[in-house]
Amino acid sequence: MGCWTMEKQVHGKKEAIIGAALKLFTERGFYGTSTAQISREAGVATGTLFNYFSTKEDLINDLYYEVKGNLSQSLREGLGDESSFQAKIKRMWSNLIDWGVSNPQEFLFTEHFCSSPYISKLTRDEVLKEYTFFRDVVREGMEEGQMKEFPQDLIMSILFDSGKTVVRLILNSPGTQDKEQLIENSFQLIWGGLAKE
Amino acid sequence: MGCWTMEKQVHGKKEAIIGAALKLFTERGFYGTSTAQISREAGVATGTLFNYFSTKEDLINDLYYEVKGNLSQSLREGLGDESSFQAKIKRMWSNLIDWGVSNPQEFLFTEHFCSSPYISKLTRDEVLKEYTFFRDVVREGMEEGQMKEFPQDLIMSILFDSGKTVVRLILNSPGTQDKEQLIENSFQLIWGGLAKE
DNA sequence: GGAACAAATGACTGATTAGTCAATCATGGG
DNA sequence: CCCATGATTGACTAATCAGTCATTTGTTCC
Repeated sequence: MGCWTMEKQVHGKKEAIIGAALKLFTERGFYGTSTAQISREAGVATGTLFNYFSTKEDLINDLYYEVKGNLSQSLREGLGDESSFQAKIKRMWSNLIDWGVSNPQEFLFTEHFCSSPYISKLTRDEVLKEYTFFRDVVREGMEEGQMKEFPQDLIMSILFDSGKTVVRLILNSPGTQDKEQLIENSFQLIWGGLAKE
Repeated sequence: MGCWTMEKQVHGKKEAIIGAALKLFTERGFYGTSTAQISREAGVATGTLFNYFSTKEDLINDLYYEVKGNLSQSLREGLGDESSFQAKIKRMWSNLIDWGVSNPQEFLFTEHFCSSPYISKLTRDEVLKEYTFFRDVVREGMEEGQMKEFPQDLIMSILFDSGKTVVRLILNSPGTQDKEQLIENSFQLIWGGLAKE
């Protein structure tokens, strides 16, 4: 009984609903997924969904906030251990790709919904605050003169988007590729264009 | 009268419907846009839409085919004039970015719908055939030993996706940026990582 | 056992959906 | 002038939607 209560705390209805929404939104889109489908997938009644989220939009905003938070956390993993600028960038590079490959559903969700009109500007701004550390690392490298002189926005966008490109490659490949080798190759490619000398 | 007839041929109902669908799909998504809204935006009756497209999915497949065809055409522009491998790649690079910046609606459509479940595998395969020239150019460069030895898929994906990154940067910037300079910078960045030596 | 409270339920509603089709319209030939 | 043909129309339908709420179920105290 106590065991059941704990189980419920770990895999509660709210988490089940968020998980079902994540799966169905990525598979069928926001408007393409009905709240009834989400409830069914989560194994709860339709009314239960609206006990936890007052509207369907609330649900996707919560989901967005949670997924982006996870990504932000993963990106920072082990970042403090690295001293050189290149090592920091490479660590974030690997972290991004590892996260995407280990969490394909979350990755595809960010791909499809980051620039979607369903997510409120408020939530978006809230999430952006979590990523200032990335901007800081890049600015640090620029000030130290570690990179050729490109606009900061260009550097950040290329770094992030190229990482996502590699995740997509791995997810779409039939698994025959050597993941570590691809991460190494792709980092060399981008770093080679970025680094001074 | 004859004039009217010609006008109708140039801006016929079908084109109006496709244009309206392009606008609304990018703004509100596939399921988020009703056929009634598309008809209203196109200035036709709801029934007229179904004279030209038997289902809503037919409409988005047609749209996808048309937009991707335009992009493919634009990518090839002036490609025959270039002799060196670097010049060919740079030409396609500029072509991609120019196309995206001049056709933001079409660009955003490809961003949101290229990997969406609404578009049939048949249409997708049909479109892929239009892009073999890109694969051929890259393979040629690889065989000539113009690039460091990376997997072909990685090279192609990075080239294409980084181009899209630059388009996004330009579209999101408040217009203050120097477009030509950004194209030059970004090409240097990618080419610098790609080229041998 | 049972009172008190919260969590969960699912039948229900008014609004909206993709798609239909009988009626209307415009055009061009005889 | 009128009829034939094909394009266009919009009221209509069955299905589905997000969200509600009166009721039932589960838990915790005494």
